[in-house]
Amino acid sequence: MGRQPCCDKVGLKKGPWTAEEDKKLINFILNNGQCCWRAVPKLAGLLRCGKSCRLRWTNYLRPDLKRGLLSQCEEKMVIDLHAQLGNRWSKIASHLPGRTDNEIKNHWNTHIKKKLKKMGIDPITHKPISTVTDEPQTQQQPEQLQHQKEEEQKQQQASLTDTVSEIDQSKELETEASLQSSSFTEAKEEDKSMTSPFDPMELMNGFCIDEVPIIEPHEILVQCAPSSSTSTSSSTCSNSSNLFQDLQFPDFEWPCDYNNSSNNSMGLWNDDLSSWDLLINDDGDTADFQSFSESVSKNGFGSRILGI
DNA sequence: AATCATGTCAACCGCCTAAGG
DNA sequence: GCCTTAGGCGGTTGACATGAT
Repeated sequence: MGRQPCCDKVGLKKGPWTAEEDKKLINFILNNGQCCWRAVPKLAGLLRCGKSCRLRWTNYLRPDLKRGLLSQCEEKMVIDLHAQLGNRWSKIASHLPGRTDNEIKNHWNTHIKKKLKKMGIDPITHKPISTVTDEPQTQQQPEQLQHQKEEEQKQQQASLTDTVSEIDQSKELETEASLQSSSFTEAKEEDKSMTSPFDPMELMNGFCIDEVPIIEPHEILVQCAPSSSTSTSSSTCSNSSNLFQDLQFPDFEWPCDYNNSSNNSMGLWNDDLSSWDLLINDDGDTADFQSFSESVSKNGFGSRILGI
């Protein structure tokens, strides 16, 4: 006897979501909030499994998602958190506002893993690959290099600490800060016990110049226009924030940052409020929604945000 | 221009865990 | 304490995009 399926899959649709399905799901959740995913497909008129709906909403339709490539800082955080937490993507994602576990997992598998391997670092153990197999060689590492490496890590720690405080200033982060701190402490401890032939400068350069796309966060995230903006294609943070708040969806917590006018990194949803107009307006024609949905879909936002 | 190889990522699958009865 | 169920998580797959030949 196998486990019962999460839902009756007979007649249920699988595969990529269509614009129409997205629209139904968004409208339903905006009107009813997130509750009982099992019931959502029926109530929303979708031929999907509840799990599928939850996944679609959580990973792609949620308004608080940030899209586009991970910034250097985010990538560093992912690497460090992965060193601490392993493949617990949801935990890692919880420290990166606007990022989903799936997104981070994919980015890890497609980008960071390769990058680390290229640098001679085992993406699983976060230790230099060569030290595992070539212990004697590591003992010959010059003391000077070791010192240099420690300096680099101090800088990295400072950098990351700044990043952390910029990204999330919640109370939970205080705990995280200690985690980060201990993380680097542990990393240092590791380095004391293991020396490696790889060049730390190369490592840092790898992150900053050669490997990571040179995209600053402000280039990825759309700047908020002044409140008096007359732009038709983009809206202010405060506007979108108000919109969401005004809707007062049950069981949905809007990140407090949306209220912070100084925070201009909301990303996707403050970028184009007209998209939301399409969503909340049932009269919006399908063609408009199609274009919106396409922008939500694969490559859409990243490309748009990056101005490609 | 056509074909093949490789990369990316959205979505699914199955297992685990917590909550409720 | 046991059973059932829903939600959540991580691993994996496969379709599509892009680059190379």
